[in-house]
Amino acid sequence: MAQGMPTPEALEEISQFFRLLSEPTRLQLLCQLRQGSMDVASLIEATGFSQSHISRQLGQLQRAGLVTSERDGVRLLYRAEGQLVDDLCLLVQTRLRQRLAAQLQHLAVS
Amino acid sequence: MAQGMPTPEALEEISQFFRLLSEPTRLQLLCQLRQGSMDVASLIEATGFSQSHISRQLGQLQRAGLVTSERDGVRLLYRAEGQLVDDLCLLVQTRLRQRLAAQLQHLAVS
DNA sequence: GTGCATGATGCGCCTATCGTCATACAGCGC
DNA sequence: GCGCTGTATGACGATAGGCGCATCATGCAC
Repeated sequence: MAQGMPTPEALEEISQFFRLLSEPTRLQLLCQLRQGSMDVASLIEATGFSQSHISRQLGQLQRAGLVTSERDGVRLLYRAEGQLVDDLCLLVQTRLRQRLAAQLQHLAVS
Repeated sequence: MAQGMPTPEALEEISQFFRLLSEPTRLQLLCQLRQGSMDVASLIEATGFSQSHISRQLGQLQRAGLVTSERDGVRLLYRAEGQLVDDLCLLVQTRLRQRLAAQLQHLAVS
């Protein structure tokens, strides 16, 4: 079933969502948080970025509903919401692998 | 099965792929081409962008293997490869709808 | 209250990329 | 060959966003 073109507004929103995942920092944060809740300090240590940078990226992810935060005393524990990102990454990773395999095939033939 | 963190290189490649979809122009081109092969002139008219811009975006999509081109005399016919992008967009669209519905719910309650 | 720790935000720099104009390249008719 | 059409590419300005530094806000201990 070839459905019609999405509306321009829908295109804009979809691309904005993909934009969230188009930054290695944010994707890394999401992958880290997929393993379980973490506070910001751990995320800083895991990624090596500055505190302000991490905080901003987490803010974006939170506004998009991809992560949620919860206070634990003075700390904030973030965790990933839903598995959509996992599914998307799996699909993309599968495709990347297929492409590499195809390129290998081409080299072997030529 | 909670698989481990992807390697940094994998993260980089995955995010690069999402980056391709994070631009409304490219997403629009992909959606147009999903409907069937089109030449560049039609794409220019459909999107309203300059010829050079369209050509560049098509080049990026082609290098990523998301579209392929085929000569028809002096024209080039582009078409979308595979359905990965469709699947990804469907997943994201579903999620966006769910979020809007949830926000509506919140408004109704409050 | 003060002090300390954690996270958010204002500001600026810098790089990447969008988008256009002008130009070069390719393929067809003559 | 020449011209014409269709596409790709170099150069450029403009804008967006990454990233850090310094600062502010918040919550706990005392």
